[in-house]
Amino acid sequence: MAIQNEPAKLRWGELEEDDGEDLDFLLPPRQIIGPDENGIKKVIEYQFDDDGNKVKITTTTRTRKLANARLSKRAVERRSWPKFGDAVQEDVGARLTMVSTEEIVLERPKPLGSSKEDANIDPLASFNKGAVLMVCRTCGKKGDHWTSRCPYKDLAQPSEGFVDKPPTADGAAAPAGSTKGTYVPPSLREGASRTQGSDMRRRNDENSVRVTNLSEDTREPDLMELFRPFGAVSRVYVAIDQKTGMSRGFGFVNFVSREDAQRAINKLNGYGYDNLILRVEWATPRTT
DNA sequence: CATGAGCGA
Repeated sequence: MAIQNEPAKLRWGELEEDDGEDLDFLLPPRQIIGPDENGIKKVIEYQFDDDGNKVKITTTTRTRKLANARLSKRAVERRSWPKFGDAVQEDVGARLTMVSTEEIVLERPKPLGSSKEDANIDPLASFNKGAVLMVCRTCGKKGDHWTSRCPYKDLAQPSEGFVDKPPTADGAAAPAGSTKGTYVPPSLREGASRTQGSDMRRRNDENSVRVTNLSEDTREPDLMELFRPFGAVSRVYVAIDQKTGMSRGFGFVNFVSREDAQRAINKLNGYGYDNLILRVEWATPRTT
């Protein structure tokens, strides 16, 4: 075929140079100077412009090395670290930062739709005490306690049972006398005997298990993993030395059910964990 | 060996 016999030296893009020959060979060769000690690199090349005049083009660039020199040594070092997480998929150097796509599930202190509790609270009760704004973050109750004093804070999940009497009664009772504006603990309120005892739940410190002889790198998630199979765990805690930030080698695990705690003690006391023999026993209640 | 942080109107 005729096409095949044609010299392949011309590509279609070059055909538009209708003024004839490619004269580039008349130009001086391209020169590359540097990069010098400052990282400056110069490229000098020559071209013909539209009018056929010879033009010198100088391109000056600063290399990556110099850009890095303006960063700290540590930052430069980090660039050579292997990528991890989402960045593994990325081209090296394509981005400096990644936005994590990890999903974080937030727990609700109480289930959706249980807002009738709030409806039970008499707004006047807090008003009479002088615009009380206490809202417990654990159980969501207003006016009784702060989160840190919540009687339910060690419970795995808030149950329907913890709705005690609406505070309307004490709201009305408190102002009768000089106690106006003072806090009345639930146990001393009118009609409190009704909710004392079986109905009233206190913090579950009786189900608190002390774990000693933990290795230094045992953390709370490890304890959770270890104890969770025995039943619902309401809290894990590993004592941390405030000065060194290191584990003090003991911790606590609170179970919702005492039976589960007892089974965990039976099984895990003397259990080899991380090259150490765990000691697991009932914790004596914390001194306040 | 050994018994927990935090705490505000």
